[in-house]
Amino acid sequence: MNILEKITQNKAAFSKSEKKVAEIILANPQTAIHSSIATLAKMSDVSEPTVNRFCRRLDTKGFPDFKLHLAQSLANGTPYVNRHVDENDSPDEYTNKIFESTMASLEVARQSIDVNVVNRVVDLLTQAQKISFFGLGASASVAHDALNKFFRFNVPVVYFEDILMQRMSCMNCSAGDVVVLISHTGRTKSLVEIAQISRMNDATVVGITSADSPLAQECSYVLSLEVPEDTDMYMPMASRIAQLTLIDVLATGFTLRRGNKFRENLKRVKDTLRGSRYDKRDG
Amino acid sequence: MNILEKITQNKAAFSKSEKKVAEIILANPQTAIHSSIATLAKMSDVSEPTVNRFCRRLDTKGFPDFKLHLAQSLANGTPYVNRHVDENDSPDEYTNKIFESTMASLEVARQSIDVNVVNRVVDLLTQAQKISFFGLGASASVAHDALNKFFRFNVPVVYFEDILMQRMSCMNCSAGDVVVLISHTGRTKSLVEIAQISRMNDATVVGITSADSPLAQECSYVLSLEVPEDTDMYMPMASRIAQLTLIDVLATGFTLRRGNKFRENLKRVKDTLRGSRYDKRDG
DNA sequence: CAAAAAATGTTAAAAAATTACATTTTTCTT
DNA sequence: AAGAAAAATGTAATTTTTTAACATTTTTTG
Repeated sequence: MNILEKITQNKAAFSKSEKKVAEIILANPQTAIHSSIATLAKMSDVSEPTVNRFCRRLDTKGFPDFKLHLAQSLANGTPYVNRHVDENDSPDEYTNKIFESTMASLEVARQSIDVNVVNRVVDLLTQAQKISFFGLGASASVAHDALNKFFRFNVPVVYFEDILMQRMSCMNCSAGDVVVLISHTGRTKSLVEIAQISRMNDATVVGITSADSPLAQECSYVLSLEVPEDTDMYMPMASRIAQLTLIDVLATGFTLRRGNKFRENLKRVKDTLRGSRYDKRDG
Repeated sequence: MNILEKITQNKAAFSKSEKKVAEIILANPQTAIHSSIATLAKMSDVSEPTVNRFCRRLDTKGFPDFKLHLAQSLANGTPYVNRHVDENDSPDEYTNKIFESTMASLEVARQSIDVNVVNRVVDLLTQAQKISFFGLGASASVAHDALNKFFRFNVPVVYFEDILMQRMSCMNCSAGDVVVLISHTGRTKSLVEIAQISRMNDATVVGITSADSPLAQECSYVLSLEVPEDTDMYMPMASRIAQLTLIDVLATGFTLRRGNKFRENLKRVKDTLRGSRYDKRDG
């Protein structure tokens, strides 16, 4: 895909002159996209058609097309070496890598989402008598965040971090209640039990978890998020961000479904916070 | 930055013919980058120089340069119509918009980060006697998440959601303690007070907040995150994700600084969780 | 070592973009 | 509302850039 990687890979297959062109482009791709074929040929010390042939060898239509591809490879976020964090990375390097891989994960997650389920779940949430958000470990903070969001909607919403509290809360569920369970792996025993308890009490259980996991099998609806395996850091990173973004999607769907009047109400909630804040002109 | 956004923004300033060109490009940017100026002129039903003038109005050197910019805007996941969620959006539309704008915000945030400060803060954290994470509202869940991460590192780490608990905790601070305060606006009164109290007790205060805010002024170090203003949904969305990613960066820096032996320890922590999970083969 | 094949360069033609200028449309003034 | 000024748009010509066709050189192979 990425043409810069492609150049590096195919380097062996290039002819002598083509290699010269490749060198120059790899050395300074930013200059390359702003040069004409004549300039680039002179820099590489080859003829213009050679540059052109070089472009075609990389499956582009010609030099202008090649520049387009190159520009895309160079575009802002495109991590051209989106590799894992390395032992010896400088702060600059690991910062960029983490941001880049987070963005990449979001892209993957986005594509894995089943919009129909999103729609169905939004439906459920808008009609719910009570909404509960539960997660453990890293997913606890996601549930916590969901509480924050839905709390503003003025709907009965519940969140507990404690396993026992979660259990007790679920035992009191009834039809019309929605329980949202968040877990990256979907293998946390106590959460699976929560799902079972909730369903026994006629609640609808929505899982934000990976497909085909034990938890997923106990849910009424599963919002599965395909997130590339978290790095070797032994900490959930990207998965959590994807879950949060999905919560954002649900919250947004919720407000859209509720309509305009509802959003005015939301604005009022926000205005209420004003008293606890320093005015903007103070800053 | 993004030329597609620029087109949308400047739309009002365009002349009649230029608007025609803008329409065509926005409608199908992918086609535009593969068209010649003649083709595009014909599609827009204007003359070629008009297209050229259109390009120059957007601060590009000319048509080819414009195409380069356009190609970059279209590259990777870059949300090309990073528009706000609209009243009548379908689930598919708002889902994509939210993911795209989240990714875009991360990109902006990434570029706004001062790596030197990151490095300095990682330094501080690795040497801290005790680390506290505090936030309120939406930022509370970010602090919660930070707790989760740093807890695994086996360092004394503290997190409270309650304002009074936060205050009390800070009063017991001493030199060598690091207090990390998280707030998007940096205008929450009680958090600013926490910063003051902490500093009076010789703790080092790190703010994850917007630059030049009241909170920022009370901090020893400020990790400022430039995040495009959150949408009209009256909920913090993108800012929170950026904060979380920054926490990931800090946590990663932390483990890198601590070295290899330390990461083995981390693996052990992870393995401990195994007992509470269903085995993979069960799935 | 010679013949074939591949690679590279030279020159010329084609395509594309840009400039200069003419014409039309719009805006403002009286 | 008429006419002048300014802005916008288009036409035609020029320049730049890219590509094609062919010639030459280099490399490979029997």
